[in-house]
Amino acid sequence: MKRTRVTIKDIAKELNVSASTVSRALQDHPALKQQTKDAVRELAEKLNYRPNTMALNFLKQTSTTIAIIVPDITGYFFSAAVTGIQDILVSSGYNIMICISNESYEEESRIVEKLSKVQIAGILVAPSSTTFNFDHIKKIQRNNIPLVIFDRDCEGVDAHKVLVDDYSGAFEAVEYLIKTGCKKIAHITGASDLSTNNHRLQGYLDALKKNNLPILDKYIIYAQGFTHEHGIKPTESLLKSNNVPDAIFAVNDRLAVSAMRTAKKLNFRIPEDISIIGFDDEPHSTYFTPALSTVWQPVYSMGMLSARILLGDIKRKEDENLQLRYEVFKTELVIRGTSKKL
Amino acid sequence: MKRTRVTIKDIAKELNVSASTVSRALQDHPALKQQTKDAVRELAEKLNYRPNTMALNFLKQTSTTIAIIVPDITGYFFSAAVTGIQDILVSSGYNIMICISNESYEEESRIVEKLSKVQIAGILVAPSSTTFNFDHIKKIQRNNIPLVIFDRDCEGVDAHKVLVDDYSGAFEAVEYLIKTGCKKIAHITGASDLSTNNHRLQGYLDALKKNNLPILDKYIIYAQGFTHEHGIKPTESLLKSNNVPDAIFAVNDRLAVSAMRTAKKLNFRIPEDISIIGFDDEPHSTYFTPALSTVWQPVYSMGMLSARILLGDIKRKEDENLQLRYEVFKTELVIRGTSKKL
DNA sequence: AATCTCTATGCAAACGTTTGCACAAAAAGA
DNA sequence: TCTTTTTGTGCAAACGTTTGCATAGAGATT
Repeated sequence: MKRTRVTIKDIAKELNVSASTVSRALQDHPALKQQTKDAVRELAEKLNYRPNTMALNFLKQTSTTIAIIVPDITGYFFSAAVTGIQDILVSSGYNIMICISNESYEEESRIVEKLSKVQIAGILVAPSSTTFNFDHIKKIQRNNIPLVIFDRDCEGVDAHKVLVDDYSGAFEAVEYLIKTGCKKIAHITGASDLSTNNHRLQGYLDALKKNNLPILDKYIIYAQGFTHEHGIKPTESLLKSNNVPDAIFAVNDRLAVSAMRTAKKLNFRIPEDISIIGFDDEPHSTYFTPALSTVWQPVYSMGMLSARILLGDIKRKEDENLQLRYEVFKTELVIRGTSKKL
Repeated sequence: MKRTRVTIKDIAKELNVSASTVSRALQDHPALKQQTKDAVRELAEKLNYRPNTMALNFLKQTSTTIAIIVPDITGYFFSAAVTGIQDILVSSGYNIMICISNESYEEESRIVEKLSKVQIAGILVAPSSTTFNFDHIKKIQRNNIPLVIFDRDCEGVDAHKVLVDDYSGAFEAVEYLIKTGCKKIAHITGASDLSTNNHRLQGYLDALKKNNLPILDKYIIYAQGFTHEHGIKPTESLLKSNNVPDAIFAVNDRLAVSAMRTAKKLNFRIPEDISIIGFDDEPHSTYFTPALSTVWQPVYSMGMLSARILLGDIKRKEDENLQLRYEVFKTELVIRGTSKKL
């Protein structure tokens, strides 16, 4: 059970050459005799030689590990984004290290603290919903570690950013509801510090304004979280009020799904009595009855682009100066059964 | 923009001591004068000294990276398992490296091949559904890399295994259907090479046998994949046949959900005309109408235990001999609206 | 004063690989 | 035959840290 890996020296000794020669042979160095190369390669193959990555990383003082900090991966959104990131980075020879902040600012800070002690080639971060102080993010930059912020913006931080046009996604959704005759449109949103929530809320507000519909505070409900169970109370409070809305635009699919079930339980017909539109287009959203209308986001592409931008930054030369990228993806409105047809 | 990290030598030079002294001071070596320690620590703090992980890994010839190979993370199941693994490993100071096989044997082999070139402290693997040759897994063992197989079994491979009792989970579900009066129970399953599918199928078959119900080949349908869209055709073929079943037990929730929608479209009442039970208990399964009856698995715990077992193996001494762990988690039947009440 | 015992620190090797420079041997040119 | 060029290979340093061993200097014991 001994862990004796074959090293370059072993090969060198066996072949009566120096370690340098072996190293060069394996790299196909032009100054070497073909014969020597062949001999070395053959023996390396035979002994199942594998270069010691740790020695290499050490020598080159470079790490091939890239960290991804996400709030959660059990939901569709971030797991798809991570998959996109993964596909790009892995094919470029990098390893990804996943760090889950669990939507907690403290955990996120701890992660960043830990990462700063380890050598990391770059970091991709989607900040937690409870993060509104970005000092730790800025610290990453001060340590000169390439950084890309994706999906959720850190306002005031100058970094590469890959975002989604939440504003226009929400605007389109709400305007669609208006066009189909809805006049009393409620919005279930989430933590107000989160850029995505905020932009969707703005889109909602502006769509109402543009169409001369009144903005009612009681139609804007803050959910306490992002998962299904957080959608129940807000919906109940809306549907049991004395001014029942005729549409609900939810900040994500989970809340929309939850709203849908709650509405059904209260004997509302969907979409006749109440229209519902979500955000994200999670794969199972189509399978509800009626199928959920929602706003699709190119998550996977967002992950891929974020990874590509990070790679670009990592590979840029010391002297090249940093050109910050700011990319915003367009969403697409997907009309299914929970909203009326035009 | 230079990347000059402070090293132990820098501190040594500034303090006119040797590097060894600095190293020892930082480790609180007893032979050192308190005064020296304080001076070193203070300067280290001031210069923001961070030990070079790559140098340490190299010196100690140990890696703190653990690889997880999973078929996919966009679904609830594996992302929750990964979260469990992550929570344990991160708190023990390890980094996790996620590798996604995309349910492809080739990709999985490629991943293993790549990992064997990198130094890795251990590997957790849930094999892909198209993997039925386990040579690459055995190769991991031959390289003496600690290995834990989880969720999906690799039969014939002697390794730590953390599995779920799919057989009894399925058995219970089917027996429940029988008890509620179902007599014509169909099963939508998946790739037959996958241990989980196979055990669920066995549970299904044995439950029928035990209750003296006939086993009909046409009631056992193989879906081409695990996602929603793969459930449509199997369900249609069942419900449009001349011997329509009164219950469907699906190998996972996604297929069950899809079966449910298809049944609804064909105007079957659930559960009056047809009962449906899934497997996994994904979070959104409750939110369908009717809410999906299903078999819950302790995914998160499974992830955690797998990680703990792997850690135990990694930390075991060279001379201690390997005690293989074989752990099987119990499932729980969750009865909701898609099956009749007892 | 000579020897012994601590105490605190330094020296140097080791981990595996790459690479600039040196240099021997062979080949080419004079 | 002597010099110059080319070809192929080796030497040694470097990357940052730890650690066994050596040792200088101080204090204690004779």
